[in-house]
Amino acid sequence: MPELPEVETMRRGILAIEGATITAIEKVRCRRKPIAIKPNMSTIRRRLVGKKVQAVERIGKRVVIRMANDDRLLFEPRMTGLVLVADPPSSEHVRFRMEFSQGEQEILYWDRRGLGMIYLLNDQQYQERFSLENLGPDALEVTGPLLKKIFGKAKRPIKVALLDQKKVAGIGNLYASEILHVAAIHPAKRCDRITLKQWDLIASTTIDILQTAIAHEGSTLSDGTYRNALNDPGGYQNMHRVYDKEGQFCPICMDTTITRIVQAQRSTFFCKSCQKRS
DNA sequence: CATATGTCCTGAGAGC
DNA sequence: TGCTCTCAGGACATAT
Repeated sequence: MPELPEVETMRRGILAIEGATITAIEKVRCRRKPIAIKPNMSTIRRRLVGKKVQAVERIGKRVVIRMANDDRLLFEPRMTGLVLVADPPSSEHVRFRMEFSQGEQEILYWDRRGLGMIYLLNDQQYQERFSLENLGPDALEVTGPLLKKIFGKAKRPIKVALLDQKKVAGIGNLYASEILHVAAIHPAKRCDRITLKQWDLIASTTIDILQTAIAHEGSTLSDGTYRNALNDPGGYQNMHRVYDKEGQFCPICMDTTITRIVQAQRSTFFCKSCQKRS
């Protein structure tokens, strides 16, 4: 579930490693099927151990540790991955560890379901993999005209389109529903029937919701999986308006209950009164 | 090119 | 109580 706000929170939680030198890297053996780590560990160690961390960045839903030579180590949490500075939710699912020179620091990668990935790319591989044709502009940078240019001719429903990382990077299933509810757009509305004025509203709502969610350190759902780098839960789940709230009254109109539909095999939540099809 | 669908994986919760 | 089954949705490969 980690989307842009959760991954950004992970990034901010490990900023202290900027400037630190990597002293050890370890793939942690656990009973589960091992997660994908590429290339092999000896290559990763050879290229990273003894080197200094230039910056900790984010690209879409990935945490990026960038070195001085622009080698980048990426953490891709997918469903249940966490980047932690200490205290994992359980020792059982720790998959990867890194140690640093500054003040005995350590980073853990924890992943209950193990769908996440860790990989090292050189600058050329990184630029190619995340070129604009492979990953859209960051969701915090969108504008109405930009969204209209990206999606304006698509026949797909807006909710499904917003999840396409090639178009816009960072929005996932939870925030897509939240954004469209605040923007008062029906999730099944075709992109090519959305006006520029509505694209403006979707853009400003996207930025507002994602920034607020970051300020609250993301959303920890009822399964409790997502945590910040200190293993503390986020707070934005308390501000959700529609996600996972089927049957509860809409907080805007206070009159209609939230409806759940399935689009592209994913749940969508919305209010039939506040989000008209027209 | 755009869009749709199946796959990976674990554990919580439903239903019997 | 304990078993089996379904479902959650990240990214991507493959199909249409």
